[in-house]
Amino acid sequence: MNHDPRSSEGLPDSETCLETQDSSRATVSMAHPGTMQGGPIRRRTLHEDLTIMVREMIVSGQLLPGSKIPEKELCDHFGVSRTPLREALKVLAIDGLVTLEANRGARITPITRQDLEEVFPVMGALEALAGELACRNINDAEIEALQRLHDQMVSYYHSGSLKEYFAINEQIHEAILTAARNATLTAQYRTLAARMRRGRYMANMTAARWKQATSEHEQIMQALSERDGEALSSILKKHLENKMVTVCEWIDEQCDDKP
Amino acid sequence: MNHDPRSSEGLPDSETCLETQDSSRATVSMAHPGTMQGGPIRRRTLHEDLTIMVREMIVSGQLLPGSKIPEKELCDHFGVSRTPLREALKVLAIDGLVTLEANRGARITPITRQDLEEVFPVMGALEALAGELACRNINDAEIEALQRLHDQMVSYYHSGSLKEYFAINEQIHEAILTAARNATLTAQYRTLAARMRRGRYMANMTAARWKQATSEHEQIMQALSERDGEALSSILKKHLENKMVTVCEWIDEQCDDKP
DNA sequence: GTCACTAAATGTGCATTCAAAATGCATTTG
DNA sequence: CAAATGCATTTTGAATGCACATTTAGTGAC
Repeated sequence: MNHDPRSSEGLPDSETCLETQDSSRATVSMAHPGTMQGGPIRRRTLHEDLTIMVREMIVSGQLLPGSKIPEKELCDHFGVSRTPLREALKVLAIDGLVTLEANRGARITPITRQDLEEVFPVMGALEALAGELACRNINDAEIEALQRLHDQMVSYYHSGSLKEYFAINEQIHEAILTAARNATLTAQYRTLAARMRRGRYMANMTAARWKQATSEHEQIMQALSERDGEALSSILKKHLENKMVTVCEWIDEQCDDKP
Repeated sequence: MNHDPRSSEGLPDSETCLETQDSSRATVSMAHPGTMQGGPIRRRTLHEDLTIMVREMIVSGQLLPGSKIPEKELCDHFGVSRTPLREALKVLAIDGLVTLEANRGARITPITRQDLEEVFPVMGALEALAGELACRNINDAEIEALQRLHDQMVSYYHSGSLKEYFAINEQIHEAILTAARNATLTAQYRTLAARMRRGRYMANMTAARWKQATSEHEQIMQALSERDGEALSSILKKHLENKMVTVCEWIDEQCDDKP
């Protein structure tokens, strides 16, 4: 047993219930046969749910990078057997969120400086492409919605609401991806973004950097409304590069904290 | 049961052996303690082997796009139980090579035109980045090796050896990725490349297109040796765009064949 | 002959069980 | 007393078994 107080051995014992699956399994009784919406019902399997929940636990920081994940503990926590959990861990391993070692179990993939320096350029390339495609495909309604999000984000900036700012920030980048109309691109970007989101680097953003980021977002909106793909590409890329600096400083602090 | 003769029901019964894992499990008896090579033994698990083998079966075309994969059949073929196979299928589903439907099993993801139009831009962005990074990080020895590969490829072009040409072609693109020194980028690119490699579009390449591709490769080598990242980026991107045209024509033919 | 409905057969999802490897601990030995 | 060895416990990898969902075959009514 690991006695390091930093380790996350001993899971948060919130009874994160899986009961939700039952509702999604409910049979649909249709009011108006022939007029139904949404196509075939998407049934969820246990390992899919588990993948989502464990991913959320990792991304939200409930499971700390570097900590071991004993299968039994997670199984008890969720009240499921090992089979679906193991399937979920395989999936998360592909996403790069957990690392599997044969016969030695799984651990949450630690975030290293090298990781950041590898992932950010790739995200930059993907987001640049997203910007280019978005300019080609976005419609006026979407731009309006985006503008509203942007305005709200700016107001959060002025009121100093960091957390809310970040929430909207993510929505904006998601909306740009949606406008790019490329599911493959979206999936790839999301995977990498999840790996990075685990860093709780928000607190690390200086006032100057925050101001700069907000200004960059102003330019992003400008380029979008003008449908200037090239401009948007380069702004997004630069925006991400600046973000990387913040995250790198954060990770360096983390390393200093535990010598 | 599917009676379509195109479907791959009934697997190729080559006893694709799994025995290889045994050799890697061998204990090391060292002749000179302290001078031993190779570090810790990398043990492989069954589901890892299965992932690799099934992926190869899909990419190589032994399992046709769109065909169903009954778990039992594959289990019998490999002589394993369902558990590790199912884990492997989950992994391949993330890679986009198979599609899983709850309670309905797995099928090989079909390649659609929309797929191509989605994936190629993403690959283009990734390869452009790879080119940029490669120019920054490649060393002289690697350039030399690459030049040798290139020369051999050109000779295959002149002798009309299409298959050999393509083999070297892949090696060249792999070498560029290696020179980029970015494992994340390499992994992402490989995943998408595997999805596309399933198309047996080689035969579809016209003489004109082949000539053009070879000329593009000439420019690639030029840009690399001059370490001109920007130039290499744009050539690689264009190279891939041209390739996409060939593949699109191939896929359209495929669609015409089965009305 | 077609459609609706039911029952059997097939195939999948998950829990359980068995086997093998790794970890921790006590004992032994130099 | 320290290091190494052997044993017991824990944990993981893979196989088996069972329940349920889906598909298919079959029956009968219109």
